[in-house]
Amino acid sequence: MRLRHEFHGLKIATWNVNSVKARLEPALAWLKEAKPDVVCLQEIKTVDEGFPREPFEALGYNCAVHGQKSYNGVAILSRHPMEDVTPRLPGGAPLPDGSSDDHARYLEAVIAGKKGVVRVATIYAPNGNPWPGPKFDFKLAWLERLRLHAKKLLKNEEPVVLMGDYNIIPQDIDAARPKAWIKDALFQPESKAALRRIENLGYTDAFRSLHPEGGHYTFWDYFGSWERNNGIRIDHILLSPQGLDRLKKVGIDKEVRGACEKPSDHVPVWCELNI
DNA sequence: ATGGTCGCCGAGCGA
Repeated sequence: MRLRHEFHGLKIATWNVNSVKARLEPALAWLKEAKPDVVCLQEIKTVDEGFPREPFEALGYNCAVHGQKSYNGVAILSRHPMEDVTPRLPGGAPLPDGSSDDHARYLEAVIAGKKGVVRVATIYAPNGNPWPGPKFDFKLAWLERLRLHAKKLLKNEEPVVLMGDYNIIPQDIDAARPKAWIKDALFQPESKAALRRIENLGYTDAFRSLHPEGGHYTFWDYFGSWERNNGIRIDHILLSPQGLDRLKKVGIDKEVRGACEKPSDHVPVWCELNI
């Protein structure tokens, strides 16, 4: 007798945790429940040495970390080995404090599943507020650097997943109260256009592709928005054509917001790929 | 009506 095992695909998630240390317990609880194979984290808010590797390794995850003191910082957790681990986007400028590095907002790795490989990037795009101003200009410049890199990645004709906190509300249907965001950097026409320019290269918003109806959010601020469901969808999964071919499912783990005393202002978004 | 709350770290900044 031969047993058949259903293939479930590779579950890849993104989550802006708003400090990995402050969110350690809820993050571990979510990992045990959701069982993702790969997790892209943003806003870890610590240097590499401060990343709590041991508790994640105890759950079977390898950790690739690109940290920064106090702000930003990204990481990838993976049950499979990671290769070609690359921090930073090309074209970065030194930080104002004189350090030679760029903001820690991008980290990429290649991961092999049972049916093939996937290139995964964790992305923490600049917020860009207040608008207008130098921070908004920095946001647009950073997104253009991301676009140029995303374009290069398409040449490999491999499944690519560019996931994270883009700090962009793509359309009116992605905000409970779109009018409230008119003067915000996340909802400026230039911000939406920057996201569309990346999509126009050949990337697809995985969540939108399976949920065209809108009304699904990934972020609620700490000023009472959760209680009123005054959310926005700003955490996105962009798939290359070869990635989209393998898309099986996509979801938002909204319940994570109410599952602990001190939640992140973002919730996890995930997809399942035939890889 | 332009507040409110987090997390960094131990004052304001960033979101």
